[in-house]
Amino acid sequence: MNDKIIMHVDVNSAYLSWEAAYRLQRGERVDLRDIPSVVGGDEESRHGIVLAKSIPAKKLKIHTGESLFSARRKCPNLVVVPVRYHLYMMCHNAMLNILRDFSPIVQVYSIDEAFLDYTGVQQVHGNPVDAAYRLKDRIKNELGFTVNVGISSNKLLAKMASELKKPDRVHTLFPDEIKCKMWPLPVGELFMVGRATAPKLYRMNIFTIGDLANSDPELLKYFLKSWGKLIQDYANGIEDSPVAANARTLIKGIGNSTTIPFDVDTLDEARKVLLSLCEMVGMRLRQAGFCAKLVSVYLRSADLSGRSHQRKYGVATDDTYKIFHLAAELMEEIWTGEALRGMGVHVSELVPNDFLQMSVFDAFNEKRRRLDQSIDEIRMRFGTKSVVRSIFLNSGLAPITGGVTEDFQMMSSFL
DNA sequence: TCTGGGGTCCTAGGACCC
DNA sequence: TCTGGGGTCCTAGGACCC
Repeated sequence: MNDKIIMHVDVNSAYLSWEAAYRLQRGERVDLRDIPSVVGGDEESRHGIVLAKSIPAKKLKIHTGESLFSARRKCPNLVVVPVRYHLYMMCHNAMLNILRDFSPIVQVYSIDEAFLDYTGVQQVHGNPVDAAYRLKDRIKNELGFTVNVGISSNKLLAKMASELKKPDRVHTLFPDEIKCKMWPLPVGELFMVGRATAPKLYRMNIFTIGDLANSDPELLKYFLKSWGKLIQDYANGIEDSPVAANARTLIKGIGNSTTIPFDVDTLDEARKVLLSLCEMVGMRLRQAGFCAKLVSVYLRSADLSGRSHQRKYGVATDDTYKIFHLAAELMEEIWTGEALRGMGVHVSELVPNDFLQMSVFDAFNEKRRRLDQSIDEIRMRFGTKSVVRSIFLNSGLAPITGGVTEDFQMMSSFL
């Protein structure tokens, strides 16, 4: 029997904890984690939602993703702090360094979660539960924030374990503990049972993870197709994907989207927003070393409805201008002229750009390609605002748009 | 309640070919 | 010819995660 030992490490209220730890370190007296507080986007530019919340805020029924307006109504003296991605990346990296002291096989799952394969290192680091406590305490003492560690024999159970009681805890959820620790939980807490699936399960009289584990597979198949099998396996703790170390997992696509600070209703403005998104997408695409064959555009209306449109290129490209050209075409094909609240550009069907066959006759494109590369280099060195297109001056729009613009260097090194 | 932004994977239906 | 079926590709949308 070669049972694995997998750990899942999850930072408690990540963005908020990191901000709190940073502030304490800077001499501030109040710990944001002890009061109702949230990390929120900028309301002025219509990004005003809750990105992370303290436990006291959670107790006031403030949810991640809800508007700051609504959150303040639940708690008038709510403390709202802005996002600081650069800080998050530093905390993320510092935490990874500690995790790697405990196992060479670490899979980054997100900015605040990672899996660790502990199977082969028990002789070195000892009993997994003891090791998990040491790991957790090292992070707390050295970095100033707390994590939950889940331990089991596969990734799914380890992840479910880390979600049990928070914060600052170590939990095991081995197969023989599923019945008592996982089955009583509401079915919506199971990984992969979200806001659409949960109500369907309720209608089938399935309310807990245990109900799902023991329900009729045929019935699940009938209502949920292959999804039913997947979540029933999960409810029974069945999952066996490997911890993919040096998780340089192949990226499938690159996209950026934005909510525009004001409703856009002219073609000219819409094209500018699109261009600023294409700048970001193109830059990331080139930096990742890919060309894309498929371009997709997403429009979000003022009424929050959205639609998308995509088209495949004959040849793959990483040329900002070409991507923009097609994106604009796609946008114009589906836009009926209604006020737009947001837009997005996504490219996929990526091919490594070192195999790119440049057309010898395409001298102009080659020139533009070199220009893209030069601008990329300057932006990487001096910041994304060091080179901007003049049409954005006084437009009220960002010349380059994407959620991580300010910290582009940091975030891209993470991906 | 006037709801971001980054991803991945799956599915249904239509087009088109044989 | 007015009727089949299988396979593949494409597109839009929906589900989930953080």
